[in-house]
Amino acid sequence: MYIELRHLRTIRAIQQAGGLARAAAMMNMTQSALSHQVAGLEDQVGMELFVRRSKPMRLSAAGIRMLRVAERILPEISALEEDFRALQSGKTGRLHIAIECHACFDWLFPVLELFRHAWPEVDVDIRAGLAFDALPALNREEVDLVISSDPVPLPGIHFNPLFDYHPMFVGSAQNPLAAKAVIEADDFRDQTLLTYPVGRDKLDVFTELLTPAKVEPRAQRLVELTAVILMLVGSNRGVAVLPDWVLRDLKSNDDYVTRPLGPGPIIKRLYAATRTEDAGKPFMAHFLKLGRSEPVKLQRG
Amino acid sequence: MYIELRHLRTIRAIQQAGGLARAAAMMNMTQSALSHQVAGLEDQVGMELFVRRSKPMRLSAAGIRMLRVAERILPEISALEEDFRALQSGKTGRLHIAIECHACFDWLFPVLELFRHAWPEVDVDIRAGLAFDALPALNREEVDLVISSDPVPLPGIHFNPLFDYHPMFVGSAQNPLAAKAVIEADDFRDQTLLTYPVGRDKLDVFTELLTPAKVEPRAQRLVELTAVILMLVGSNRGVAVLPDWVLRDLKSNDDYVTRPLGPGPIIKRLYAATRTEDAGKPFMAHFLKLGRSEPVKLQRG
DNA sequence: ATCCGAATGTGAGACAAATTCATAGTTTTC
DNA sequence: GAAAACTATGAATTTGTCTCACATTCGGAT
Repeated sequence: MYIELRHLRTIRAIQQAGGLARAAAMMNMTQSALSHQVAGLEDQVGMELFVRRSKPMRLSAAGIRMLRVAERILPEISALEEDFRALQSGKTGRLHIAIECHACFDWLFPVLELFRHAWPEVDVDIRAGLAFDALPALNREEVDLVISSDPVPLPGIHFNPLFDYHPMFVGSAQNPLAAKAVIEADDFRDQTLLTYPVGRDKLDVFTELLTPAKVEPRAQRLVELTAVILMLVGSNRGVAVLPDWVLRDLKSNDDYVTRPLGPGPIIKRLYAATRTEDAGKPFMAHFLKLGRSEPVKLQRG
Repeated sequence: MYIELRHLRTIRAIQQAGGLARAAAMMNMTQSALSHQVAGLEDQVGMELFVRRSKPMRLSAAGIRMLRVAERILPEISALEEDFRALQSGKTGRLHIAIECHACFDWLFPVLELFRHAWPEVDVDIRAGLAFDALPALNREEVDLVISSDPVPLPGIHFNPLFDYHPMFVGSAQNPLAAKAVIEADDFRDQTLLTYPVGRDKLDVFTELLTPAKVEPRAQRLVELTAVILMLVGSNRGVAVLPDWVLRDLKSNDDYVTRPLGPGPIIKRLYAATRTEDAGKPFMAHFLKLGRSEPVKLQRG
């Protein structure tokens, strides 16, 4: 037996209008159409939903049961339709972000705070993109934005530049390297290198410095959290290479030294990858604008 | 935009089956039909509900929202359909009872206790039929059974006899009438008569005794509750006429006297009025059987 | 009682919507 | 790279829903 929403709408209308003829007018149909529909429905469920003894047709006990369901369900459908209208007009949407760069939490959280305030209806979420390949997930619409520093040309994907940063060396003030003004690849040969637990192709220190120079550090230790990396560096258990915005607070801390990498200056650019179709959405444009301006303020302190 | 349950079922099936082709098989339709349906639905709501980039078609963000609604709503519809099936098979139903006779609570509650135990699925309710005309309400399906002692031939209504009872006089042992073996109409001339607050045509003492004899009591006082009537009788503030089953406990109480009415014995019969169509329902038949047998046990003590 | 009017029911045909069939165009997999 | 799996499309067909015109029923008034 196939109950449809049409039937629930009819039941409710007849109840509200207090009769079939009035309900028909309310629904922009002929009275006859409703009569047919009700007859069909009663045939389906196998019992009378209305009492016809008294003239303005009234709900029977079974009809009242169905009315209860209608009154619970129909508002949900209306809400859904309202959601769709809002989605169409671009007031709302989904912004699930995957980050390949772990240190990005530092600037991303302040940006998201601002964003959520401006677009309270948008469904925001973050997934640390360590365990999976983020860009295919973008295509599959599992996520809507990927923070990455490696733009690759892909159909349907657009890489929006956000801001430039410098990968910086950070070590303990006790470390012999503190004496050097610029840190080069060879300097890592007898150091323990602290990195996030991701592939070397996602780590600036390897892609920009060690891999081209074919240098291997004495040891590499994988650490999940930025705060833990800094703690270990502070107690001289290793050194690390982190984006400048993470290290801005350490400049005034005597326990740490931060140094540029060399020989030449290394500049990297961060991108927000989105589906091309999403680029026009107003909330997406706003997020990208925030992602360009806010982190720069952080870098300057 | 007209979302229908069919669409919700489709969304859920595609999600469960993990693809359009499998979902089509699950719903006993061709894959083509589902493809058309999804296309139509997406046209209606004005956006893509599925992502087709990767081959087994997956839900998009908007589609997931719709799926949530489907998962909340479809079980409700199933439950409703299940209800209807139960109603059809007669395992369940509604038994809303109107009582014109106020004292009937005394035997009705024990009967209902037994009934509810046997038919837990039936929706039982009682409405004291004081404020409204019960029999028309029966026709309008506002109630399903009326307890009455006045059968009137009505089309579509059947009066099922329950049991006989004697309206009995009850007074204080202090009352002069206690000396009489049988109480007659004239005896009420200098008594305060306690009755329920209903019309005289619904009160046995009037219909069977006082009205035919054209006797008016000294005073009539309206009291809602049987217990209060008995209390007032006990303190000799008035006398009353009540069905015998109410008075069974008082026979051994020295404060009260109960006497038959005269001159001849007065016997009344209680009926349960139902719609003719309902008479065949199994739970109704069972209730009537209980209504015939149980009160008799009470009358005998 | 009988008639009138409002409300609901009925049947045939018009129309719209959903489904199927046949086939083409994808992507994934081996 | 071919086969397999999956989805899309267009035309024909079936199914279902609506309208129109008219019959029927009920309740109240004369």
